[in-house]
Amino acid sequence: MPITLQDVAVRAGVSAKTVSRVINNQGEISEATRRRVLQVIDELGYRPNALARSLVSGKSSTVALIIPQITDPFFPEVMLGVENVARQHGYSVFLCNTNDDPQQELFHVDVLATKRVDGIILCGSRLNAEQLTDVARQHRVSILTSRDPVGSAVIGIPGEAGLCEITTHLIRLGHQRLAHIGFKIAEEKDRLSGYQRALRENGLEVDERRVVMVPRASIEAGRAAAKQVLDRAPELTAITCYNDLMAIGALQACTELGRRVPDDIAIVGFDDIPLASLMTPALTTMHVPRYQLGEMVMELLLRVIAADGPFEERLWIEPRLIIRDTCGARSNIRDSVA
Amino acid sequence: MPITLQDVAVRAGVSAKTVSRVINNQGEISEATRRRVLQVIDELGYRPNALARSLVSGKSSTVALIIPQITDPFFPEVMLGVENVARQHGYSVFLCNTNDDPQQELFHVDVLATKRVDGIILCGSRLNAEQLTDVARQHRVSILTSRDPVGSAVIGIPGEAGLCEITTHLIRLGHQRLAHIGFKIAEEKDRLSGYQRALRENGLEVDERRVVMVPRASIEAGRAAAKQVLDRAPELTAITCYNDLMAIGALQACTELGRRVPDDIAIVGFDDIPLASLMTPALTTMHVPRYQLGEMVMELLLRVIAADGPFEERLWIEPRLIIRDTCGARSNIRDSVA
DNA sequence: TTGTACGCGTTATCAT
DNA sequence: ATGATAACGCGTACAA
Repeated sequence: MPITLQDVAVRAGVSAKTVSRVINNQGEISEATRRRVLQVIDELGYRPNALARSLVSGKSSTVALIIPQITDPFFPEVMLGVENVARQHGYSVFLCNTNDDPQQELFHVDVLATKRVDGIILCGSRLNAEQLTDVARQHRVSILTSRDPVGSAVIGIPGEAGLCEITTHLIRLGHQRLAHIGFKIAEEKDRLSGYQRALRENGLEVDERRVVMVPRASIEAGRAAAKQVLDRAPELTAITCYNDLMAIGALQACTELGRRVPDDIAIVGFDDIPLASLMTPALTTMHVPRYQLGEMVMELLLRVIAADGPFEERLWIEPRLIIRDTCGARSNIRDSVA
Repeated sequence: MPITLQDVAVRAGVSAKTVSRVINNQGEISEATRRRVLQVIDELGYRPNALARSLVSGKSSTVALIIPQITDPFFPEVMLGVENVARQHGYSVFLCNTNDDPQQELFHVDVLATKRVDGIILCGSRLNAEQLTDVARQHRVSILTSRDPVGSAVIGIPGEAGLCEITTHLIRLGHQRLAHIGFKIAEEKDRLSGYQRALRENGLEVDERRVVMVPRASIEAGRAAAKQVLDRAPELTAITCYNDLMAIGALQACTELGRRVPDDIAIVGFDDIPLASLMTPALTTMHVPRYQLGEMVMELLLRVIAADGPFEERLWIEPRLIIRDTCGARSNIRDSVA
């Protein structure tokens, strides 16, 4: 149905190849024919068929972004970073939501392979190590993760160190009985480990009663989990969380249970999603540069694509602790100043 | 580099067409060869090339979703709805962010046409009527908008009626001096009109000093705008806003100016984004079923694609007023009950 | 400077 | 039940 190169060629009275040359600015072409061709292209509203082009070139100028939950406020900025860099380099991006389901993730990878994407970005993959390694081996992949680097092109969010820093900060503020609301996904235990390390390094006992692992990274899950820990360990004075959503849930739980934050109990999140600073009280959390992260994974993917063979590169971003109101540090400072 | 149909054919000792038949379950094939072919396909890890397929079939099983700002909390759920329906029907979806820029929007449309997407979903397009009509004419398009229906397949958010309802509600609560913080995009004035109509219908004067139109639908813009109106019209007791983000900005502005919400001033938003209910005080707003909206536009697009010719269909969703804390209605109720 | 022949991987048509 | 051939729209190699 659409206009083809041939149509243009015929109408312009030249060969298809000539039109092709004009479009791609290759080879010497007389100014006269060039103009005529361009004119016809415009007249007919001709658009080159990228599918045919890709079939020949072996490149589709298309990448994919696979994400567990589009609705998680962590991702929009990442997506924006990816999209911007992609567009600047002439790539379109497929958006794939896995709904936290490894099967759906694998399904998407399969479809994408079929569509011959030039590369795939995996954000917060829910695949296990073996599956992930497999995917990374069979496709050009750039990975954004907070787990131990699996695969050969990955950007890491240091969850272990982050949670250790958070927990240590709370301990320094005087907390001795701290909980952790963690996220139970394939093999990941980084943040939990960071929390535990901080406890150990500060001579505090690691009490399993004070840890709850939830299967979803949501406000609701955080809320339920917080109620659960507070029920079985009422002595708690602080709760560290896998991420901000869970922390916000914990915040709600505390309010509902009549525990004042931060006076009775401190809460700290992770990610610094836009919501964090808008909460009352504002959430203390680790800031993760999400937009930049998006740019980075996409740029990394570009390198993977360019390498066109074995490739290895691992980068870590540096989150930083943002002290707001839920950890009580601010009021302490005010107190000491007063 | 990848395995082709030919490779499979050779290895299985059959013709390419036979392999093709097996893959597509078409025609009668002996059980023996079918198995052998499937076996080889598995052995070689063959993946059909969707590009080649599309070239022949003229269908790419790909659609695009064009959005002004991915980071606007309004869109993630819409995207999810689109993505789910798309996947269920075998479509992949390109995500395109326009950064509120009509030029970028047109650029995207162009690229997508080149990639032969089967259809395009336009959400909150920033194009003017003429451009939009043009795009809708040249491509298979499904539109989600709160403007007057332009184009032939559109799902509308009744902004005029919505804001009239909001404003009327505030007037009934006793407010006489109401402001509107609007969104200045191509020709859209629906919500502003609704606000104005409510004033007129209730015998209140329409004062231009009480209206500010901002170019960005963001918290920051709302905050600045609120300060501006409150400065030039200090007598205000209520502010209606184009959407929740602006309302949240207005909320911040009021806090900073020492105006208590809702005691001194009422604020109402539009959309009911997740943030709305999490704010303190919780935001009164019009609820818009975003996930469902996403499903609807995608389903509409499927119909447009299936029609494969002239197509006309216009649907309206029904937002509903969610009364929370920023409009003062709740405390009034409490008062009357006490 | 421009054109011809062929191939990219797949499906459709028409045979066999 | 299976195969040969053409065609989808474009780019590359080689000619002219």
